[in-house]
Amino acid sequence: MMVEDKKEAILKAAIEVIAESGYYNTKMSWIADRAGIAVGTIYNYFSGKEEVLEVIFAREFKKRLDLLSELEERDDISTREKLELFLQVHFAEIKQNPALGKILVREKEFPKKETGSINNYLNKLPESIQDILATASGDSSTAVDNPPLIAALIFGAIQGVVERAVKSEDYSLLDEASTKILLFLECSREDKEL
Amino acid sequence: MMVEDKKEAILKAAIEVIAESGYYNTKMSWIADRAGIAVGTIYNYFSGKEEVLEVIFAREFKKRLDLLSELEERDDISTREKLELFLQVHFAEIKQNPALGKILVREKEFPKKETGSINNYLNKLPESIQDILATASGDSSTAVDNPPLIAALIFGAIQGVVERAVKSEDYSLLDEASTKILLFLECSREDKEL
Amino acid sequence: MMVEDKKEAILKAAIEVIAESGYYNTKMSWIADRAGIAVGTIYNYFSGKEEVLEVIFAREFKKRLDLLSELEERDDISTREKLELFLQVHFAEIKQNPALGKILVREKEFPKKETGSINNYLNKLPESIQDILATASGDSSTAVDNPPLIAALIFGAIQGVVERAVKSEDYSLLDEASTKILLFLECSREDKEL
Amino acid sequence: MMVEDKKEAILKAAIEVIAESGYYNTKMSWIADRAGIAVGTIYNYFSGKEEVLEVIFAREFKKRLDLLSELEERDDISTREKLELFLQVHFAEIKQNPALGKILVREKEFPKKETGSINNYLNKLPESIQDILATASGDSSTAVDNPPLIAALIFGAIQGVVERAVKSEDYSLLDEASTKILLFLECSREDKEL
DNA sequence: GATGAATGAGGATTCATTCAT
DNA sequence: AATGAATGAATCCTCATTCAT
Repeated sequence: MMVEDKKEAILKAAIEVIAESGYYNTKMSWIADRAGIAVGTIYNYFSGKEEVLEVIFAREFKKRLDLLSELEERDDISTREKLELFLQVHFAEIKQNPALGKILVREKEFPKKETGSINNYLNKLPESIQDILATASGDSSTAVDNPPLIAALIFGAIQGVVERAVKSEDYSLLDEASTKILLFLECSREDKEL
Repeated sequence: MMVEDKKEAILKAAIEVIAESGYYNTKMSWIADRAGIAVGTIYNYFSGKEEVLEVIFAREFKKRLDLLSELEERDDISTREKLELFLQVHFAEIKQNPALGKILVREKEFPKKETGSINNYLNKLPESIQDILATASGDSSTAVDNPPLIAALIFGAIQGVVERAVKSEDYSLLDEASTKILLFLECSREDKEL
Repeated sequence: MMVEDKKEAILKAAIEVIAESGYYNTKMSWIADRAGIAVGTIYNYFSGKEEVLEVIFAREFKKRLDLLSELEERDDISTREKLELFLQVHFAEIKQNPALGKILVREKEFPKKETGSINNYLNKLPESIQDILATASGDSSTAVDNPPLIAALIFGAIQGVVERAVKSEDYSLLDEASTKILLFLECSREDKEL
Repeated sequence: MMVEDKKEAILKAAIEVIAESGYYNTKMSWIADRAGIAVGTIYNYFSGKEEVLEVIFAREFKKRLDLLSELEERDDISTREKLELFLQVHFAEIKQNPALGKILVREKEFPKKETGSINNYLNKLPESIQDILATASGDSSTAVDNPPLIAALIFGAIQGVVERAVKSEDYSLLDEASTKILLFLECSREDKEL
């Protein structure tokens, strides 16, 4: 569809420019220039600057949340494998679109605290990881004590490598990262504690 | 000294207000109001809004960098113990000043990309952690393969718990986080891999 | 004719929408929506937004000016009767199209002061009323001192009732208004003064 | 007070510029230029363009409404005298500040229908005149049938002369207008109808 | 003729910074 | 040094108008 193409082009331009300069430093005119359109055109597809960022976050977070909840429901694979699959997909997307990775990792300060559609997503992802860890509670072999903590550590570690990979433009880091991140899970098994 | 007191008061107010609303949403007048002074007065102590944030970051990061380099030089304690000490100090400060924690964890988007005295600090901390891990290379018992990756993960994990602790206002998370992060370090030792 | 039909449809839509929101608050797209056509189509019939309003005013004022000058020329009826006939026609039109009444009464602020084809009309109507009063000068029974003043009062009074009728949607006011407005004329006869 | 002086200067400039070009055609920068200040300064005294107009209307209408309600309560003078006093005061103000007169007579189209603080005033004035006419009901000598209608006509007539006086810059019209309007009131008394 | 997406000039508003007091 | 009113550059957004289809 033509309309979706243009919307897509605007989002692509926005992701690039925001990745380079940050949301607050990005001018709407820069996004327009990058997309090769007029400023006004952006407003035919988005209600304003804020919505552009929201759509980016909503879409990317939705993808990941959907994947996580899909994985959570599967009972043919272990918690570890679920997490591994998630990391594979996530890291693959970052490699393919580093600018997007930059934004997802960096933009943590949003207009109007309450609007929250973004802040909301930012909260849900760790929670979703936590859910996966928690589900495993029944499974003594992968059970984890204190899922909220482990989820926070894992979520943080993921953000940490992405930040580093993106900054150094060395995406090979992401390949090895999966294995290491899973260590948080393994080291934290209840039996390990004993 | 009077001068330092006032500067301190401004910084304290800035930390509080920025923690609540984010750097870009914070108005200079809010900082002044919180500090109980006039806007103009801020400019007697800082060159502008950006510098206020810079001073906050510079000071806090310097503290941590100094601690890390001091720890790095000690040869009476293991890498694990070095990291442990660092986490103790860092987490203690966050507990004591959660607003500061919020800022250190959230503000990742800065004016004028290259000016970067802040971006600079944001890079140095993971590097410093990496140095500690790397120094240990000589000590086979604590050597870690791929220090940059592990450093990125640990740095990220630290940010992750702080973010979570600060958001949920449950600072007990930080106590357990130390244990888990150190456990992660041990799991990451080369020999563990074998 | 097709062309005139569409032009008519646009004018009808414009009158409705402008009556509801005022000229400056009315968007061309609203007029198009109301008329069930595309925005661009309006520009096939009018040179722009301003002209739409101009045409509305021109047409309605022309009707009234024509009527007034026709009445002015008649010598079979008194000034009072001329005015009475005018009021009957005018009020009948307002009742039939209140939205139009609203516009004629309210829109007094126009783009480009001097272009004024509208401001022009806005002046001509009181002048025309004044002409009718002035012609009567010869007729001692209805002669009026200071025709410009009486014309202004009468014109104002007309606008006043229409405004009120339209606002309260009580058009019965208009029925009684004629008689009362003519009082301005009667009370002002020179002989009354004596 | 310094603050009130500046606010007053802004209002004065606004009245002049809006009288010349109309509210919607007036740019905030023109008001600032006329007042000899920077655009931003206006926003230290008013929340925005709309409020500037609102304050003008609120103040002028309040003056008149207060006068009317004060007159209404007096029982030492007749309805006719009450109206006479009102007209004297009102016309005197218009003579003294014709630009203001222009605005009060012309601006009838406002942003955001519901805000109504202005539309509110625009309604109240005719109502207040009506109150004066109605109160007289007890006094058979001055009673008027259909006060709402007469009030609308009188209010309209007032606006009409002001419009004319202001347009022609012939303020002597206002002096005679009083006489005529009061004459009209007398002609409108019930007994006259008989 | 009709369409409606694209255009971009224009303007209201914000807010960091200055400077006269 | 402290004040806070004044400043005006900077930017988001609107919407009449255009024009390729």
